[in-house]
Amino acid sequence: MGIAERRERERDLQQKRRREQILEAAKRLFHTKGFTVATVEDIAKEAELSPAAIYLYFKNKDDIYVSLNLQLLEYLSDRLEALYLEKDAGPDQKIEALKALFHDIYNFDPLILINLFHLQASDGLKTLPPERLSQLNRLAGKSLRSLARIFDQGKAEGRFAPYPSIALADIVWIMFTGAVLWEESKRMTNPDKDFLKPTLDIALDIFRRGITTP
Amino acid sequence: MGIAERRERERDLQQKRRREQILEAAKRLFHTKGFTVATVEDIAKEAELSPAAIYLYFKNKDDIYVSLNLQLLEYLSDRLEALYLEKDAGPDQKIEALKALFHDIYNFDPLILINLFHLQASDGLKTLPPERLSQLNRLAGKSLRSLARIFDQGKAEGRFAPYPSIALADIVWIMFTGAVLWEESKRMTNPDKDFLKPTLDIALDIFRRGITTP
Amino acid sequence: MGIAERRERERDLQQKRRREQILEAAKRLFHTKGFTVATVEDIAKEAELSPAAIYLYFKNKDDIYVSLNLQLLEYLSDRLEALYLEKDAGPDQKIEALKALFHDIYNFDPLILINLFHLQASDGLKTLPPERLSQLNRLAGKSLRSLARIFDQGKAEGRFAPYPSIALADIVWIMFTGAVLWEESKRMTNPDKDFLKPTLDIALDIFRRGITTP
Amino acid sequence: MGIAERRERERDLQQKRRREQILEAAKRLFHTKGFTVATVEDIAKEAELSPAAIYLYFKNKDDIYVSLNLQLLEYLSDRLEALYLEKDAGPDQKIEALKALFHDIYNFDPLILINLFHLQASDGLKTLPPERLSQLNRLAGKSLRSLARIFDQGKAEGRFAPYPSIALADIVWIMFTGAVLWEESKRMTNPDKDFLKPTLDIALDIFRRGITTP
DNA sequence: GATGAATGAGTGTTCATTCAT
DNA sequence: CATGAATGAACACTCATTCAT
Repeated sequence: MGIAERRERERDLQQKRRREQILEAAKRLFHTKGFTVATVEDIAKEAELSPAAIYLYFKNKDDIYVSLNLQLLEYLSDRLEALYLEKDAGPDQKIEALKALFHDIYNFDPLILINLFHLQASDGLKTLPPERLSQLNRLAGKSLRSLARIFDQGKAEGRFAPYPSIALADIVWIMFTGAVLWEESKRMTNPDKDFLKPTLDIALDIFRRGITTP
Repeated sequence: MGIAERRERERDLQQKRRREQILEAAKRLFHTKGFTVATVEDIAKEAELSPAAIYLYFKNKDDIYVSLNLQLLEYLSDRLEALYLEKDAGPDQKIEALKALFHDIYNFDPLILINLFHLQASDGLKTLPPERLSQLNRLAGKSLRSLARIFDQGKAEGRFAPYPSIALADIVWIMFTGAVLWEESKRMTNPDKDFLKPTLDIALDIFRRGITTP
Repeated sequence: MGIAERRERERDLQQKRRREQILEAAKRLFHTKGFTVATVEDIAKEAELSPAAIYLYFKNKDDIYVSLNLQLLEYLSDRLEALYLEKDAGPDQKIEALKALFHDIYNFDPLILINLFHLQASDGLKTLPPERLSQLNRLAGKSLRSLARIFDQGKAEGRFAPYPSIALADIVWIMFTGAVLWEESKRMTNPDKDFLKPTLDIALDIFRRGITTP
Repeated sequence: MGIAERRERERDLQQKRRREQILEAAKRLFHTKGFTVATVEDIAKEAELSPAAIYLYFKNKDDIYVSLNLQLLEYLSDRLEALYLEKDAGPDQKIEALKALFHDIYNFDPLILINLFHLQASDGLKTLPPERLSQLNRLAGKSLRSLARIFDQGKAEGRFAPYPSIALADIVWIMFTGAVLWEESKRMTNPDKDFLKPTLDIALDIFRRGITTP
């Protein structure tokens, strides 16, 4: 059994590695070509596998896609929750910390946020197991909630003006995704420069000033 | 002669109407399905024409797409320029006016901004007459410049903090496109409500407060 | 009536001119692009008419095609018959005369011979009025017969070896069409030179020597 | 390893078989319908495959076409070179041998020679890898050169009149392609008979007599 | 577990042809 | 008589997906 067990574990590990490998390849391709244009064969080639093998690890092309998004959202909601729970920082500092956090997320997967939108717009979701959809919503909700609670903290301390916290969370989210969109379109012509960070930093500064009570 | 002329004019009008008709149909479909998923046949059906007829008015599927974008950008850049040139309003009031302006633009064509991005990412542009591309860039540039000048006015009057005007224009743009993105994804589940206006209004308020000198 | 009659005549003339105009345009286009690639719209544009107008003068795209071929064949068979009936020339001289004749035909319409073949190979003929088909065959037959009779003359005078005249006529025809084919393919790379005449002249010389009795 | 190797070899063989299968089907269809009229679906059906499968073995419809032509030209140029190098036959006998050779070629692929012309005329070549084009020209040139050398031999031995060898080679080529053209058009009405051989035999006889010195 | 081979269901686009005016 | 507008029917080609091995 020891042997069987170890083998099983190895197999599991191998499987996970393969999945990761495919996701990584898909991420790159969805990034450069977009979801519809990138073909399964492209992904397979990039992952050094046969197209058929992809279907051993994912039900669908859409499935790959959603898995990718879930990955990111998981990372994002974890980071935001941790930020919210952070004891040693005040609300202002936490907003300051968002700069770094968003930059990390962007580096983790630059285009996925935009893709995320696209997924919802397409009918791709209709062919997906419903559990994935709810998982998607759950994580997105969790992220926004963590964000909102940071504002609650600020308002409780009298540091922030009494805007609805949910709205503030939405706006932060909006600025982030908007900036990514904008960054990507700029990159078309200037592929080397990093426009995102300075711009987003300013935006968050202004935002902080804008919600801070005098 | 009068007759011939009138006929010619009528024909021109009819042609314009058809073009408009097709663009309208395409707008709806690109909106609901996205560019790649919406087929030319879909558009034709929506416009109550045969697929072949589409090609009497547009060279390409891409051509429809770009025409749609140019339409919007033209409208947008005109409105922004007018706002900048407006004599009877101070910079703060102009920023206030952006609320209504953006809402108008959104109603004019809700999803086109996102599509715009996608267009640049695809290789659709490679098959297009290069003049269209430059037209695209020209209009986008003009819009941002008008915006930036409003901030210049504000800074000249000592009302706005000395952030670089270009950066401010970018941030406004970012907030707007981000908000559209976010609105659209919300509409998936709540198709009736208008989330955009209140949220964008708050965002612009905060933004104005954030850049205003004490 | 005199007036009515004159008008009718004028109309007839006008019609013929239009037909000719269209045929001329079609000839040029079938020549440069080939039958399948040249579109009816191309022909219409070249003839300075609307596509629909073409159908007032011809039943079909195929109909244009066949009319073109009939034109040539008529010319060809007339010339060959005249040559056969020519009193003042001996058989050798008549074969010599073929050089000039073929060159004329080629100038009249360089590619039509090849097109002719293609027509037969396609199923274009099936949609045609059967009278045209028989007309086609009749003219082709007449041409070959005139040719054969020239050889009969030569054999009767003891100048030509006793090859079957029909076979000889076929061979002359073969050399001619083959040479046109070959010429055309050469023209692809050397569009200016006239390869046909010298080569066909040599071929006919050799042919004459080959069939002449010692 | 032996196993892997054998499998690889089998797979290669299978692939070659499929290619051959498709080429065979295409040959038949281009023959009966012509290149433009024969559809890829036709070819697929004839080859008992799906249209999509065709594209696993050929890049293009044009690619099929050119492959077919190259096949023939290769065969032809090899045979002609062998004939030229043949030690045990004099020039007259070699020309005699052309009869059989041409008949073989015709049986190998009756219509391809005509198609070859068409290929050059179309713009199909523009989408092809340029190496194929040069391969095409190389083989055609090689064939004609072998032919010309046979005449050089004959002239060196004083058996042939001093016509330019290149011209003679051209004429032989012309007679052959012309005869194929002619044969095909005859076959339309008499599909069973073989007109080509007797006529081409006579033509070559006359040709040989025509170039032989007295 | 992995893959090479195969395909069904589209997709954008073209074009000969028709018809109301 | 002439035409602008429209379309039905194809066609070459693609791609996500399956399955025997």
